Amino acid sequence: MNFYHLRYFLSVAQTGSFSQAAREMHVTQPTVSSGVAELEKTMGVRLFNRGGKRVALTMEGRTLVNYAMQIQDLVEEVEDNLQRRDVLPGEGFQFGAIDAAVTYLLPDILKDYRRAYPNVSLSAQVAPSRYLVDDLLMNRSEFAVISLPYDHPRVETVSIYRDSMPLVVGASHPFAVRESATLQEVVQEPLILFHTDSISRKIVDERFAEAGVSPGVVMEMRSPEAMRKLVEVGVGISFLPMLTVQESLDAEALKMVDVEGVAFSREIGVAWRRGRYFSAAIRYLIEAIFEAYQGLEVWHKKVGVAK
Amino acid sequence: MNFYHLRYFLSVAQTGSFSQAAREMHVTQPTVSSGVAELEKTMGVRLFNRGGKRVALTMEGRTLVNYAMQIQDLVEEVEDNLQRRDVLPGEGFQFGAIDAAVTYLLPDILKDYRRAYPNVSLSAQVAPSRYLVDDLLMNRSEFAVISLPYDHPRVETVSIYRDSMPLVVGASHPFAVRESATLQEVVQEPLILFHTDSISRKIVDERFAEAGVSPGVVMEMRSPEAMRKLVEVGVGISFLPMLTVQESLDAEALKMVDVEGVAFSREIGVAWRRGRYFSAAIRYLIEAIFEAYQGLEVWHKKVGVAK
DNA sequence: ATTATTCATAGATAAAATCTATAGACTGTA
DNA sequence: TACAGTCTATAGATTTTATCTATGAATAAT
Repeated sequence: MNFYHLRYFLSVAQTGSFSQAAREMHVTQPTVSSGVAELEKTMGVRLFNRGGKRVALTMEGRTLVNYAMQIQDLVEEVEDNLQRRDVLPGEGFQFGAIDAAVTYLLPDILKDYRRAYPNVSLSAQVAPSRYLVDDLLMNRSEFAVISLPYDHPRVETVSIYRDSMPLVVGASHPFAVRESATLQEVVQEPLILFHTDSISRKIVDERFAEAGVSPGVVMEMRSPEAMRKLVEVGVGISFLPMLTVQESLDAEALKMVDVEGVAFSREIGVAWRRGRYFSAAIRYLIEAIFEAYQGLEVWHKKVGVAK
Repeated sequence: MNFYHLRYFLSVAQTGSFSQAAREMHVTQPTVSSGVAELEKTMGVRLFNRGGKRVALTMEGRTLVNYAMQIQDLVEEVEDNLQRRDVLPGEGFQFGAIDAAVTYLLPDILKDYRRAYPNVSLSAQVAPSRYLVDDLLMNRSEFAVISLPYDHPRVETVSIYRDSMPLVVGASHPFAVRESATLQEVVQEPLILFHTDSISRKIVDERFAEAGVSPGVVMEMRSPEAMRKLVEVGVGISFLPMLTVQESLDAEALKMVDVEGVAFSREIGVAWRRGRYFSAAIRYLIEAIFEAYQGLEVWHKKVGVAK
């Protein structure tokens, strides 16, 4: 059974003639004959009564016509859909993003996206970068917005945003009234830092190591929001991403303090499994991210511009 | 695009592995690879993201899965239906029958048939034999119940019923009180005969010609029922099929009169286009007719017994 | 009868699907 | 970090399938 044979069959059914069907299908008449014969063989029934000027469908033939037309319709529909990259209602994809990204960088973009692709259901996986990369490698996520740098042979990344990580203290902390502090002073204070999994933490740790000091960590966390709260109530001080603390700074619940000779920052970027193919609906979202921040050219250089 | 390729694709989608799909489909892994590759080429989209231990569907792949499963379901369904000779609701066929057959021979059989094949819609074409045979030759009817004999190189017939055609007269006709009449007497009377198209008419004409007499025809008709009425009211006398006049005889609206040395009769039989294939639902009806009357053995000899 | 058309069949050719063998890539483990 | 095991892709050979040309038999129309 073959799609062409089905089409020959339908044409014969419609025209009542093998020869005419052959002309319509732009093949020779024996081709139509053997196509129909093959269908009849595999189905084990006669589809046409031959003889006479016109051939006539048998009852089985009429049954097959019903199905064949449905099948043909489906085939045409799916070809159309795929060619024009339509998205079926309910279709969607999953991507990953760190907390700061979903909270501060993506909301507007996602809102626009829903207008461009109302049929696509998005599933955002929010987790620390490490886990998001696992999903990428397992093909569970299409892409992820993670903290950089992230070095892995099968993952490509493009930076979209540089986020400073200032030292922040609660409004009632002694540092709050000062312009700056030294690293030595900082390590005397109770520090709330990201969990050691975290890329942001790695940045901080490396800098401390360079300076030959080791911090007095009182707490390790995964959630920057929780850390922000803890600093606000004075449990400790922390280096937190600007994105996370901007609002608290504006509200003066937190104070930013320069640390002499030190300027922490982490980058946020888009990561994907090397060599991955991106559907149009996905590519659209990724490129919207690059356009809103930066990195479109680098992205294009890495994956090509074509469709 | 090929039904096998679709199946390979679905299997890969389900198992997340080309190799495993190959094992399930009992083909080699390169076969699955090239099948999917061919689908991807003709559709112009990537269906899977490869790399890693498992492959993952792209969005387009997920779209295709939806359609492919529907297509597969339809294929399975139609194969099932055709193999077990199921009849779709609304399916049916057409057959032909002369007036006497639908009125007197077939009603009970058709009633039984509806119980055996409730889904099959029957379309009975009622017309004189000549026209019914045209339908047979044009493949418009599956078979026909006609008057015999009917000689045509592409039509086969089997007799099911011998019907006498007695001379009948109205209750008030002079003949009504007589036991018999001679042919010479009959031709003096106003005769109502079948139209010259008709086989029954041919039988009568031939007999008259043999006897060297020619009837004084006053009326030619196609409808035996109308003829019966006309004879009843005394417009003329007629040779009419027993089937048609039985009730009127019982009710004494008509009288039967022997014609010396003459015994008209016509046969009714089933006719079909030579070499025709019969679907199970059709064959069932035909054989029910033979069983109810006669001719089953002759039929089997002509078309074979096998399904 | 004759002519033209119909569908089926046979044999040759072209296209495809599939196989074996192997390369290249990735995963997980020692 | 190297290595064994597993994965998919590819190349080339082989088999199968589809199609074509040519032709025959049956039918319909003139």
